Amino acid sequence: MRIINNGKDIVLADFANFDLKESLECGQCFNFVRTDDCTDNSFCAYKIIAGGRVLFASQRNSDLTLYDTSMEDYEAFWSNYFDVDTDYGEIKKSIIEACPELEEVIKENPGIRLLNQEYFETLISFIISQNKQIPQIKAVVRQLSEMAGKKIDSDVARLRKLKVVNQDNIIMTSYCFPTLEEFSKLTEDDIRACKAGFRAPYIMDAVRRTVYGEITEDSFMGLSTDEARQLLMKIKGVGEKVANCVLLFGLGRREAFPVDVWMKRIMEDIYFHADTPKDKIEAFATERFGKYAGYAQQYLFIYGKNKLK
DNA sequence: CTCCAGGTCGTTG
DNA sequence: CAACGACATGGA
Repeated sequence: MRIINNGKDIVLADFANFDLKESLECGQCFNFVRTDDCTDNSFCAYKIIAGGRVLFASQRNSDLTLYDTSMEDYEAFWSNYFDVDTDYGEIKKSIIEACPELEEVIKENPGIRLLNQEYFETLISFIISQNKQIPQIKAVVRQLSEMAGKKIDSDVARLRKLKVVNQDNIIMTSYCFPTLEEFSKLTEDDIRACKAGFRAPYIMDAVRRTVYGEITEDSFMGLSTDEARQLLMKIKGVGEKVANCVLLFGLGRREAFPVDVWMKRIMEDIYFHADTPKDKIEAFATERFGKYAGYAQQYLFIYGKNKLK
């Protein structure tokens, strides 16, 4: 990969093992919008909101373009967000060795990366995710952001000319996911008003414990993944699955292996051929895939979606 | 109108 | 400790 910086935009040219669309739309993050008109198959463009920033990005072939950003911002945030320094060639090889059934999906979907998201946003987002479908999760995240998050206006005139933005209105104004401080000012009714439903008290509990300092990102330093999971699960509304998602997506614990209803079905189809408890499946996967279990989970998910249902 | 969605909690056997 | 219904909301 080479980085080209023309003063306005940054291009990651020949960025291997990366597909913007697959990486955003595989269910690991919720704060983004597709902005192009979806007519060109070899092109896609998105607005991504993360890290108190708004980024317009597009991909053509293996070139990823980040618009209206700087090398400082890239190095301070986006490089890590897109997991740029991780060698996916090695990871995929190891996973195929552990599970040959995945060779085909991995070759067909070579560009899925695990994004490095912020802890607090990941925690709240995956509390919301329970018993909801992705479009609805995104809707709640957006409403919370509009209610309490920082407002950012983008100048999209140039991006329209470049066809990076090809959809009407609202795209120029964005709202960041609320910070802890912004969340702490919301009441349970505010959160309910964002359609969080029965998850509202769970979110309140997560915010309360974080504000109080009982469970913060720093609390996990020096803890094993098992210990970190136990700590996360003290939060109301955080069970095994949500905790594993927070570990994997928000705390960089790539050995975490979230088991949802889908993963249960997929693993039963490949390995167990019988009804198997989720904790057994999780233990089996972490044993088999080790430090790459979280990556394996992404490929397994696609494998299952294609094969089952 | 009924059923279910990338779960978790609280209550029963 | 395994099983089971409740829980908000919106879309199929």
